[in-house]
Parts: sequence; C-alpha cells; structure tokens
Amino acid sequence: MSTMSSIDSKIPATRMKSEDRRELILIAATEVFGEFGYVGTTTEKVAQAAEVSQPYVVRMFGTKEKLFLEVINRALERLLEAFRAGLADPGDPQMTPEHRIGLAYVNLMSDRGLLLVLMHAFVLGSDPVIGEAARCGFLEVYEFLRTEAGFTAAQSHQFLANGMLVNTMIGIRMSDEYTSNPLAREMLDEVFPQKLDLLLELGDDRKAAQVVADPEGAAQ
Amino acid sequence: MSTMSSIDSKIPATRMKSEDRRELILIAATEVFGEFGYVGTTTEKVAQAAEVSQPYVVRMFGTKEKLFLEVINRALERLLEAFRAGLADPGDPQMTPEHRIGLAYVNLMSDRGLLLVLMHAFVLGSDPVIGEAARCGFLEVYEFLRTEAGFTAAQSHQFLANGMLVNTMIGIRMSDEYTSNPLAREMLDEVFPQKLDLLLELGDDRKAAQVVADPEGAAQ
DNA sequence: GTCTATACCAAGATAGAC
DNA sequence: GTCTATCTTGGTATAGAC
Repeated sequence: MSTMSSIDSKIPATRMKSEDRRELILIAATEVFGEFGYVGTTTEKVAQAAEVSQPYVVRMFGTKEKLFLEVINRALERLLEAFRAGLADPGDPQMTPEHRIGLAYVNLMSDRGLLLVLMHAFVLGSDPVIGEAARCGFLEVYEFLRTEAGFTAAQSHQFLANGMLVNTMIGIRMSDEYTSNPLAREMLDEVFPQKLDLLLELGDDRKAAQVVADPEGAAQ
Repeated sequence: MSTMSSIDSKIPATRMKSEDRRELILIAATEVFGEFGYVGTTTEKVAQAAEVSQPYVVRMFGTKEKLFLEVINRALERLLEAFRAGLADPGDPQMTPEHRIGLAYVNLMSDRGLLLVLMHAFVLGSDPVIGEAARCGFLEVYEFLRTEAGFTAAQSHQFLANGMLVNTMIGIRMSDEYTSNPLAREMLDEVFPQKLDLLLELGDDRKAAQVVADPEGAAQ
C-alpha cells in the first residue's frame, strides 16, 4: 500500500514493457493480497497500489484468481530461492543449516507481503483451485526441507511450526502491542530472538504509509 | 455447511427462543466463517447453514462484522474452557500439563470451524476492529499459558508454534493428500502423533457433506 | 420471532478508444 | 500498452408484513 499516491494517475502511466509492468503489478499485488487476503482484496486496490487502471490489471492477468495464483507462485519461488541461498551461505560456520534457513525465513519479512500472502493461501484450503495450489506449494517447501536441506521429519516439523507462528505474529500485527503490552513484548522477544528490529520497523513503516495514503480510498 | 438442506425452508422455521436461535446461528456461522474466512463468507451462506433467512441473521446480530466478532469471542471462550478442563483433568497422571492441553487443543478439531475461524481472525490484523479483537484474544491465550497453566515463555512459544501449524494443516486441508502423497503422509503423521484419525474423519465428513449439499447454491 | 421484497453499493469483467 | 466507460452480478442492510 505504500506506493498509493494521492495525485492519482489519470494520465496514462508511462508506457512500459509488459514484462516490467507485470512485475510491478505482482509486487503491488503481493502487498495488497498480503494485507487483505484473497477475497478482501479488490483488483482496484491492486491497481491503485501499482498505479495503473483497474481494467488493466484484469486485462493483464485474466482474472483476479489467476493474478493471485501468480502471486503465490512467485512468493514460493522467492522463498525457496532465499532458503537455498541461506543454505549455501559460506559465512559464520558455527550456524547450523537450521539456523541459516530460519534466518533466511525471518529476513523475508522485509519482502512486503510475501510471507502473509502465503499464509492467506494456506487458509483457503477449501477453495478448489487456490487450495490445490496452496497444498502443492506447502509440500514443495516440505520436500525442500527433507531433501535439499537434509532435515529430519522432526526437524522439519519444528521448523514449519515456528514458521507458522512467525506468520501469525506478522498477520495479527502483534508488534503493535510491543511497547504497550508486556506479555506481547515477552512473546515477541521469544519468537523473534534477534530479528525483532525487522518486525518493529515493518510496523512503523505501515503507520507512516497510512499517513501518506490517499484520504479518500483506503477503508474496508 | 453440513446442515444445508435442499428442501429449502421457505416456510418459517419453527418458532424458537431467540437465545437458542442465536446459538444455532453462531454454530453455523463458526463453520462457514471457518471455511470461507471473514470476507469470503456471505450472510446468506450463514443463513442457509442455519436454516433461517438472510435478513434474519443480519437482524439478530446487527452487521456481519458484529456476527464475526461474536463468533470469535465464543470460539475463544470454548478454547480456554477446553484448556482449563484439560489442565484439571485427573486421568492419566503420566501426562504433563503440556500434553493435556495439547490434547485438548487437537480435540477441538471436532468442534467444526472453531480453530479455523480463529486462524482467519489472526490473519486479519490490519483490520481496525477485527485485528484488535484478534490480538486481544491471542494474548488472552498466551496469558493463560503463562499464568494458569504455568508454562515458561519457551514452553508457551513451543506450544503456540505447534498450534499454528496444526491450524495451518487443517486450513490447507492437507489431509486430502494423506493417502496419495507420501510426503504429506509423513508430515501429518509427525504433526498429529495420535490424533490423526480425528483429522482424517473431518476430511471424510466434508466430502460426504458436499454430496448431500444443495445442487444449486454451494459454489462461490 | 421470522419472513419477503427491495434498495443500494461495490466489485469483476468487457468493449472499445487512443 | 493503457485508459474510460459501462454492464452485470452479488451481497449487505432496511422496511415492513405476518
């Protein structure tokens, strides 16, 4: 949402290769879907965030559903990419693979909406098409852990459990309570050992973005 | 959804004390919200599941949002109730409090939609009113673990992480893959040590319910 | 206490101009 | 490649009868 400008683009956005435009829309969509979920997101919100017209978004991806599928597939690719990079990372030899991948995961928080959009997909299992994609994606991650990363079933379980809690903490915006509620603080300190700074920054950014955001649209 | 009958109730549903009707609607709503999420649920779907008219649902709860809030508060009450009962349980003295509460949690799967509706709330943190309620509810659970149950911060962390993974497995309908995908099977066996039967039954019930469900409505 | 009828708005998608 | 205008559907909420 951070890119919504109030000086709305009535004038055609500067012409651009559709490849590039596509990527911009996917980035915007990741953020918006991450915030409002699949059903709660309108193609109009995505369009505003990407600074293009609503019909253009639909035109480019066919339907909102197809757009969402592209968003989660892209998110999954990024996720595995980051895991692989973390795994292969030569630095700090006293970190276990678990630590390295865990760190890579938490660092993905900075990729706005990426973790959240996956979480939203995970919870839509009953949807025939999105649910299928979600299960498939989740299993892909599990397979990565078991084979490429060499985790045991128990390690993978542990890792995923932590990941889901991290996602939940982000989705529920628990960091909003960090300063005011000691329990929230304790919990967050426990769940995000070192990377708390990242989480708190995200919260601040959101608030800052809201101030700038267009005074009319927004709500819902 | 299991209660949708095709012989739709055009005739006034048998008159009833509003207290009781209220409870029936809340139960139906828990299931529907659990399946489709907050935005994805229509008051019409809830009405059908509760076998009353759509305006009646709105009439009774004011707005869809208020209905949702009541649903998650009720779910939270049930959850803590179950935790307290599990904690106080005299049987099997070789189970730790962690085991007992964990078991109580997994048993809540049989309370259709209860766990899922909470998960949907948790992921809506950016909504000013639902997000607030979600954070508040989550912290209530954390407080229970730390004080009433006597867990350490680390134990609570562990417990919640597992809970969120359980929720995710249910939400994503991973049990659909249990027989066909060996990886899914391994993961589920790991995440649901003994209570797998419960999870798999739920899956079957859902499929059975779909067959019965009205041939026209349903889709979305 | 519960329904039918309906007003009203939001959102996805399409047509077609530039 | 991108927009404006618009059709259409579906969903919340209200009014008012029984």
